Amino acid sequence: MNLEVDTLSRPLPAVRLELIDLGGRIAQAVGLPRSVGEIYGLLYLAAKPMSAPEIGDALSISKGSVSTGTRQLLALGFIHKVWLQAERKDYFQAELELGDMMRAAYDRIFKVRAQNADRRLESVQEALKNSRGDLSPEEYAVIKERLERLAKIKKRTKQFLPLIERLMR
Amino acid sequence: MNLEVDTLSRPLPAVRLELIDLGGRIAQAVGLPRSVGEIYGLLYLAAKPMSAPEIGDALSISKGSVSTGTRQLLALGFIHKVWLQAERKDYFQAELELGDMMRAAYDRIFKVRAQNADRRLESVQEALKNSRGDLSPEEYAVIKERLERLAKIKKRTKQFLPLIERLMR
DNA sequence: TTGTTTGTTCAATCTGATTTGAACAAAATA
DNA sequence: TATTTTGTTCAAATCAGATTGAACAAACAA
Repeated sequence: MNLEVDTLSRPLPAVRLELIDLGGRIAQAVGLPRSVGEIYGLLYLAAKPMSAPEIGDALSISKGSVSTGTRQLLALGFIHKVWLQAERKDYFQAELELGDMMRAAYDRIFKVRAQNADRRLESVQEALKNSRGDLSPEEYAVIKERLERLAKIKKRTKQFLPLIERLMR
Repeated sequence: MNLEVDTLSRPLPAVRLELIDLGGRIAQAVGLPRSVGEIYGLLYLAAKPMSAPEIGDALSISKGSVSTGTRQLLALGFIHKVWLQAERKDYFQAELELGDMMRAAYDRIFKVRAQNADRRLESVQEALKNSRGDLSPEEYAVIKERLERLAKIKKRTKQFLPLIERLMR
């Protein structure tokens, strides 16, 4: 048995608890599991990298949650692994360049979603052709016109996205 | 008993089912209940306004869901009520100006969330002052520096939002 | 008046997502 | 070698939010 002082978990100071909570809420708002945000909130104010067991300990969450949570954060580029001297544990550290991270997250999540919605809209247009037989001429006209509106919005949004991207640099 | 032809629900054509599904998925992606998106998808391609019972019928969802769903959509400005001649039912119609709607939704949801996160961050800063006693000077320095980074990002985001707003006009 | 229809609310239920914890593999130490 | 520690995976438990359906009120019709 060999417990270092660091491993012996002192209770976290109020600031850190606050930021953990804030991280959790933001994660939820964005559709990620609360625990993922909490892990990031914990690491963001950590003076040194933390190991998975330390994280689980500090947040009182299970090994499994830490494992999946860190995996997600790594995939998003919100944290990275650090090899600390001759340790065999993985250590995690928060990526501090929030600007970069947000940009990356935007690319991976938002952009992909926009593309999906895009493709889906095309398949709706397709469905109109196939439904023509079931529709009265009036219905057909209405639907056609409204789908054209949607197509226009899609187009505008497409022109719009690069502008946002440029602003984010 | 007095069933009009319109009330006798024909099955919906494929296009409409597709758009209902798309609406549902987008709603989920944005953090709204799927049924809300489905109702909007249904109304968006409706040739005439639809009553609550008709909506529930078409989507096979309960009175309760229709009631709460339409309330949410009204609040978001995505649909409006129409009084159809001497009917005593409420009729609903989709707002077609998606641009306007998105703008309004942005104001109501996104902006408010940003403000909340804002306030929360301030309370984190506050907590730092109170935690000062519990922290070693090094820890204090690290945390202070990182919270300052956050404050900078917050500031940049604030400057950034009006730009987006202008672009959305 | 009584019976019908519409619409709201809310407690109970259902559903999907998150979290847990046990089983397991890998790597290191004694 | 046996033991300890770390970390992954996945089935089961748990939780949060959405949906239902019953109770009720309101408006109207018979």
